Amino acid sequence: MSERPVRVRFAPSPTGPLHIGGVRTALYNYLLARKLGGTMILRIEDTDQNRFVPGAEDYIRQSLEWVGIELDESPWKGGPHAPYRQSERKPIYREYADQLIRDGYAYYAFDTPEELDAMRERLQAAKVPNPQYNSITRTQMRNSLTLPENETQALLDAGAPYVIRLKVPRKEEIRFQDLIRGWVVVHSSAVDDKVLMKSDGMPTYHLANIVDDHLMEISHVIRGEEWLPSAPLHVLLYRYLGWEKTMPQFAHLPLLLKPDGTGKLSKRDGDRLGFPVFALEWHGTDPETGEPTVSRGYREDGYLPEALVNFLAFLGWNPGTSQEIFSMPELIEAFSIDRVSKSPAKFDVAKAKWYNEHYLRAKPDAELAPYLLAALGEHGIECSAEKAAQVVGVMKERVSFPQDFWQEAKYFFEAPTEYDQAVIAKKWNAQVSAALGAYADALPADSEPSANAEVLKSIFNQTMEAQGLKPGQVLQALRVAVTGAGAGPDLFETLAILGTGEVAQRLRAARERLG
RNA sequence: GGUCCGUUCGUCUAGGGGUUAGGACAGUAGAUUUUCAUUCUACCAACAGGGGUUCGAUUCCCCUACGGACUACCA
Repeated sequence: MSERPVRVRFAPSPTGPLHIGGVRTALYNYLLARKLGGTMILRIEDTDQNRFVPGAEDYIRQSLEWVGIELDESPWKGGPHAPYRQSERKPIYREYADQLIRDGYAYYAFDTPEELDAMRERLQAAKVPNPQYNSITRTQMRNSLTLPENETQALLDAGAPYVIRLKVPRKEEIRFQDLIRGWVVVHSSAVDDKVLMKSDGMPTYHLANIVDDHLMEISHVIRGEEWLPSAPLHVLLYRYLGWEKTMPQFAHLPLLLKPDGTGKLSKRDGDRLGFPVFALEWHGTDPETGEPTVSRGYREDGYLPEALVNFLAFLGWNPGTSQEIFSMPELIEAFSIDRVSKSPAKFDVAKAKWYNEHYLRAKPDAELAPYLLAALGEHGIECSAEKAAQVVGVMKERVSFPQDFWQEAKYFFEAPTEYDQAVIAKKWNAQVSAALGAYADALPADSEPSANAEVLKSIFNQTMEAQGLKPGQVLQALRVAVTGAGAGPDLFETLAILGTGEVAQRLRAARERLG
């Protein structure tokens, strides 16, 4: 049944920043497309003009770019089925809505919002199990099914506001096969007469989505589980439009849940729980106060895109092996829709952090250096790319995020202004101080190219022996005197990067301050 | 409320009629490391409950409970 080319689409609406769950949906679409040699399409679903948010579309584009999801057809790149923005396809939908009316599958409805509210209240009061505009209630409403034909025509001619609704059958079983869930069966009585065309002349999601997926020859619809309840409606639409044979295959992805408690992961959870729910930082406005707001992004928080992708891929999918680390090409190779799980996944950032640490350590020093260089630049400190790479090289095993480099390694660029008191109290005394003075004197000049960690260590050992001390008695004091901190990467590596001149100077300064 | 979907360690999950129910993250302990971190090793820890079917159910079926989604002229 699916001998035709694989074409998948990610279809966000530009109503705000792209949620991390949306990124995962896009990722799964992309993985399937690449795995099967198909086409990845992005379509902007902007049929609701009231919810348009400036900048959102660009944000979506940048988010996908950042995580490495490439689009074969999109509003920005174009393609054989352009335009890829629904607002630019407006006339197309009208045509199909008219077709549905002609064929008796849809009808005009003239009910005002007040009348609809009244209807719902009436139904509620009558304890109707599911109040909705359907095969029963439509007989009591103002629509082209209840109104005489000439009256309908008169209303239309007079320009009365109306919507077009789908005429859902009273008793019919609607079934379809979901790639992830198997057969899903819903009775038509549970589906209401959904609005297809709004009174502003724009289609609703339901109509636009089906028309576009058909016209764009989409083979697989991979989307979040929140769409599962409306899938039967979509099946009906394909049928009534005469497109059932080429209906795409559906795959409804399990939801991403809040890490604590329950419920779908939402935009607010990020601030509440202290982790980003967006790929990129978003600058918006509070809808209530109009105040500018900033929402954190994974990128700005220091996550590497490959770590985010790997983490996201594993939320709802696994390869069935014990391999945890996957690059994008490896994910593409291993991905298959039937290994996507049915049950929702709680979003746990701890795992994302672990992935980040992994990818950070795996990255070459030269690629990590720019992060440090940028922080140094902000603080007005000059540093060569070589030295930055060295520092990053010894630090990357002990940090989780690139921004930690500056935070944890300041002392490579600034002499300490205070010393870890716990270590001082325990390890610092007159004899140790004198020994460190001797070490400072024994250090070769800065220009000495042979002053590597190895050499510095042997000089240290010799000096201590001459002082009648064991290295272990002095090492911690040496570290604190030079870096101010009680912990850090290999001491002599640290000293080597610092340079002997700087080390000697810091040692003398420490002796002056600590006695 | 109604419809639909789901339920294996704290979390992500593997497995699938007979297993010591496996891995990863987190946690704990130990080894290495002059320190901290890394790394390595070990430990902790799960089949929601009740009925069936079966020689045997975590696995298949039903019910219950719990969780979630949806229930707009939003997507």
